[in-house]
This record gives sequence, structure tokens and C-alpha cells, in this order.
Amino acid sequence: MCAANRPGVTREKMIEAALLLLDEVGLDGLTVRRLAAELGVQSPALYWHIRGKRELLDGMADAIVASAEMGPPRDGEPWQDWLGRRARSYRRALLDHRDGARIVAGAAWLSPSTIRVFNDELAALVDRGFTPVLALRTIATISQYVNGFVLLEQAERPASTQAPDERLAALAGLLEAGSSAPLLVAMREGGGSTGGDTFEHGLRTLIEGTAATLRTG
Amino acid sequence: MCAANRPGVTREKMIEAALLLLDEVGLDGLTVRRLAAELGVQSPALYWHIRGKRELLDGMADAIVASAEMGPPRDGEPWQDWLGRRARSYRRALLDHRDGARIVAGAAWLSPSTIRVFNDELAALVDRGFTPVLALRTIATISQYVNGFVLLEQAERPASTQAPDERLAALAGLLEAGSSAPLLVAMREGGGSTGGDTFEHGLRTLIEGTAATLRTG
DNA sequence: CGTGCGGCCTTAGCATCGCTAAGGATGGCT
DNA sequence: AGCCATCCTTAGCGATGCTAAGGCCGCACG
Repeated sequence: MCAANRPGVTREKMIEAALLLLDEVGLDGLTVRRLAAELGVQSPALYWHIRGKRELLDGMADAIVASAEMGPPRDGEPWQDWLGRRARSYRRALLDHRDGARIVAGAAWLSPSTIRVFNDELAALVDRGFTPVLALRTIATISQYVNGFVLLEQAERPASTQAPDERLAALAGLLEAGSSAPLLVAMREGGGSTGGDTFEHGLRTLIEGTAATLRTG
Repeated sequence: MCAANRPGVTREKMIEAALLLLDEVGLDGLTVRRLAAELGVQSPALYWHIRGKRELLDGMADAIVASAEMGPPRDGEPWQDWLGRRARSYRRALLDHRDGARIVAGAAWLSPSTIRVFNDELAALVDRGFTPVLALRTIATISQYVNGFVLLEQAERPASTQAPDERLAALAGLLEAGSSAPLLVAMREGGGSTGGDTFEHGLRTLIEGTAATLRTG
């Protein structure tokens, strides 16, 4: 056999190392040369295993999505609970790597096995009374929400040069209503537009709305 | 006065030209050198008006958001109608420019006037019975959904090397259930996870969920 | 009427990027 | 033994964002 003899570098090792490197330097700092150095080879060596950087990023995106370990609901699990669980572990998977949301948002390709899992999830919803179209739209909507949410969540981390108090003060400066402006009140009491509580709120809203749609046809 | 003498290039002209150029070449093709050529100057000239490319992209993002002409509801307009209208014109603004969603998703900065508009919108919701926190979370959730939606919508356009039929056939190939797999049925009947109808579904779901939250406290 | 100065732009060039071309080592198969 | 596929190297191309240094040009001031 030709597998596992003296591989040195493989596609899988590349993606694994790239995800590790990503956490150190971020997406903008993730260069082919740096990844090659991390793997102990010269940069053109990587082009033996991948067609281009795009393919590497697609592979990373697929690995991130796969790490969420989504899939059909457990036996007897209400679809509301399952959709919530699914969305939470999806968000967790995105947050687990720096710029994770940007990576999967920019991916042009997901692996066949990921697509098969997705199809199984739709089948489970169909079993519970959803039409195929409604099932697809429901999961798509939730996924798009999670994507958009984490994208914003990870975008504002490097901008935290200032402490939260200073950001609020700066915000108060440009709102004529001063510190009684609703935006300021909301950020003081609710912690801005990111974070776990805000995420849960949006998620609950989506699931309740879906339940309503399902009731009224 | 020193304004409008022989400006040649201004920040506003740069952003305007950059948005025009964006539609031609896309975000990945948008380089400082090309923008400079479009403006009839050499590339380092632009760095007199902006600190770096980041600032240019932020300005473009702000212009796109501003072009949506969002703002508080009209007199007597129910908040449900207004939120829907707002989300639709936001999506339209993103779709109006190639890679529009990527531009605003990557922005680190929105102008003070945009933030003020946002604050006014929150105030309008508070007037209609929302708490400040609920108002912020509601608008944030909808905006994040729209962002995520259009991001996916614009991402799959360049991949349309194949006709829709071929894409469906390719999909059928890797789903063992064949053409009766729920994913395939849904895509045939509902048109995938993008497009106006799918968008409206998610939007309706969010607004109905919000109404339920508002009722039950 | 010079003249100096500041706003705006130019020419050069640096470091780095993704990627290609061409060739060298290495090890198994005939 | 010799060949060939596999995997990696060195060299280098075109392009990117951005900086350094200097030049032109009009306006205000002496």
C-alpha cells in the first residue's frame, strides 16, 4: 500500500495545522508561507496537496462545521430543543477558532459528507410534520442568523482597544440625548448586540416564530 | 474658503468611485492601484485622503448602509410593518453592490450619523412598548439575519458555472436517497436557501417570534 | 511684485503575498 | 539495475498595501 508510508505532509495535517495557526495569527495573518514553516517545509510544497489557498480555506471551513457535530435529533427530542441545541453547538464551533465565522462564510464548498448530514437533518424535520421546503427554510434561516451573529461577535473583539466603559462614554458623546439615549440604556443593561444572552434571545425568537408558522400552516 | 477649489480627489469621490469599481471587479479585485487609476491619479495619492485601505472599506460600508435609508417608522405604522420594510430595504442596499454584504460585515466602524439613526430607531420601538434591551436585541437579530442571508446569497453567485439543473443533478448524485431526498425536494420546490421568497419566510418568522415575545413579556 | 509655505500629487521602492517552473532526492516495482 | 511516481526544493514572477522623499502650484503675506 501507499498510504502512511512517509507522508510528511497530508491534506489533513495541513488543515489541522492551519486551524492551529489561525488561532495564533488570525485569518489575515494566515499565509501559505507561514503554514509551510509550521509544517517544516517550503511553501511551494503545499501546492502538491492543494490546488490553491481557496481549497485550504474550504477545507478549514468544512472541518469547523464538522466539529460542531450536528446531525438529526435524538429519539424523542422535540424539534424545538433540537434546533436550539444545534444552533448553540454551531455557534460554539464557530467561536472555537479565531475568525471562524469569516472562514465558513467565505467558503465556496462543503464536503459531500457535510451535505449528507444536512440532508438527514431535513429528513428528521419532515418526519415531524415540516414540509421539505419549510424544513430547508427553517434550518437555513437559523444557520444564516448564527453566521451573521458570530461574524459580528468576532469582528468586534480586536476593536476592544478601549475598555467597555470608555466605549460607552464615547458613544454617549455623539448621542445628543446623552446617557439616557435608548441605545446606551440597552447596552448598559443588556450588554450590546453580542454575547450569549443576546444570542439566546434571537434563537428563541426564531424558534417561536417557526412554531407559529407550523401551527398556522 | 478652501473647499471646492481644485479638490481633484476627495474622500467622498473616492468612496463613490470605489463603489462603482466594486461592481465591476468585486471585492477581491478592488485594489488601491485600480481605484487610483479610475480617479486619474497614482496610487500613493490616495493615502493623502485616507489612512489605509481599511478606512476606505469602512467608508464604503457606511455608504452602503446609509443608502438603505433606514430610520424610524412613519406615523402610525405598526412596528411589524416597519421592521419588515427596514429589513427589506437593508437587504436591497446590500444586494445593490457586488459583495455588499462582505463589505459591511467586514467593517470595523460606522459613522456617528449612522449610529444616531440607529438610536432613533430604538427610541421608536421603546415608544411602542419595547424595553430598550428588547429593542436593541430585536433590531440586532434582524440585522444579523439579513447580513448572514445576503452574505450567502452573494457568495453563491460566482459559483454558478453550472446551470441550476446540473447543480441539482450533482447533488442527487451524492445523496443515496436519490432524487427523493428532502434536500432535493426542497430545492426543487422552494428554490434553495436564498432568494426573495426564502428571505421573506425568515423575516416573517423573526417578526412573529418577536410579537410572541412582546406578548408574553 | 516677488516669495515662501502648505496642500496635493508624483516617482521609486520595500516587504510580502499567492503561485508557477524546473529540477533534485527518495523509495518501491519490474 | 534501472525506471518512474511521489514529494520536496530553489528561484523567481507579477501583484499587493504602503512608505519615503521630493516636486508642482496657488494663495497669502511682506
